[in-house]
Amino acid sequence: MMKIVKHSSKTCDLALLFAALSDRTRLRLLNLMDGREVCVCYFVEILGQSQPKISRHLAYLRGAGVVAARREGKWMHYRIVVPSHDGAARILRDALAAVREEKAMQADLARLGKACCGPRRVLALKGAPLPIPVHAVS
Amino acid sequence: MMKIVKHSSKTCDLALLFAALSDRTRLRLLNLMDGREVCVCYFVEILGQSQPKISRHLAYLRGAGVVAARREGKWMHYRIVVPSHDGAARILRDALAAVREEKAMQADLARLGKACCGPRRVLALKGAPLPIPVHAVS
DNA sequence: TCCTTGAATATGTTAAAGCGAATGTATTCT
DNA sequence: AGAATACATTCGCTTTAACATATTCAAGGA
Repeated sequence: MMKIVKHSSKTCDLALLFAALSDRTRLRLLNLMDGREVCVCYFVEILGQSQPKISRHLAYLRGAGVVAARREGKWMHYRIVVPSHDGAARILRDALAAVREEKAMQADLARLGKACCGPRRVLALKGAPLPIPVHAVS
Repeated sequence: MMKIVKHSSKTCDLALLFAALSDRTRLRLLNLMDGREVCVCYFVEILGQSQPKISRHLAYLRGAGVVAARREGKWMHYRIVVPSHDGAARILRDALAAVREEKAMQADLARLGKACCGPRRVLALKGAPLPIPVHAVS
């Protein structure tokens, strides 16, 4: 896995897409990115896992063409990229919808809300750029 | 992977489902089983791969709860089991639909048609039970 | 320029996937 | 019962994934 692959609407490595979705941590990341662009530091804070680990999984998702990154100063924002391949797009959407049903995933989102906009914003993230709804980005 | 997992409608290991779909050979097997129950010997013949390899991948799919097996004398028939979990079911259906678009997958199906019903049926499969549409099984 | 911060990548280790080859197990046929 | 058939499982091996830890890179601020 982790092969870099060209993504056109014609060819699409479905197995690679499924491999990208076959890890719990990556599903949690995607869930957090569903509908918004999120800074890496939030992932680290919310999943409570090491920064390199988060970064590697993001690289994996990038390699599979499901996310893209944008730099803003020191910070990196990640967002979901809907594949141009029709079937792949549908699969990704359904994956997000299915994942959204899980309690643990909803808890992740709740923590994201608290971390950036809560009564006392998480100290470790002071100064970090807020998550941005994707429609406001593109 | 390959853990055996209980499948109720409540709990569903999505990562495990995606892992089951993350291998090209398994996608080809599922494609051949789409809408019909198929005997193992056809898989071996059509994919042109070793019997143990086919068998192991089928075991993997069984472990993920995506297929079920039925014995008929010496022969084993495999069929797709639609997961009780709603989201999982949708993902599997979309996976099958996406896979169906691929040329190589259509070629597999064409070979299945020839192998069992062609002008001269494949010799190696003489006597093997024909694939059966699933509606005729259940 | 040096130092800090946020993130990516490299390294070493452990676990698991995937494969071919060999073996085991039902079932059927004679 | 013994041989043959159709699959399943095991073993040894190579490859890859996933993780922790350490290091490097890139941007900003002193």
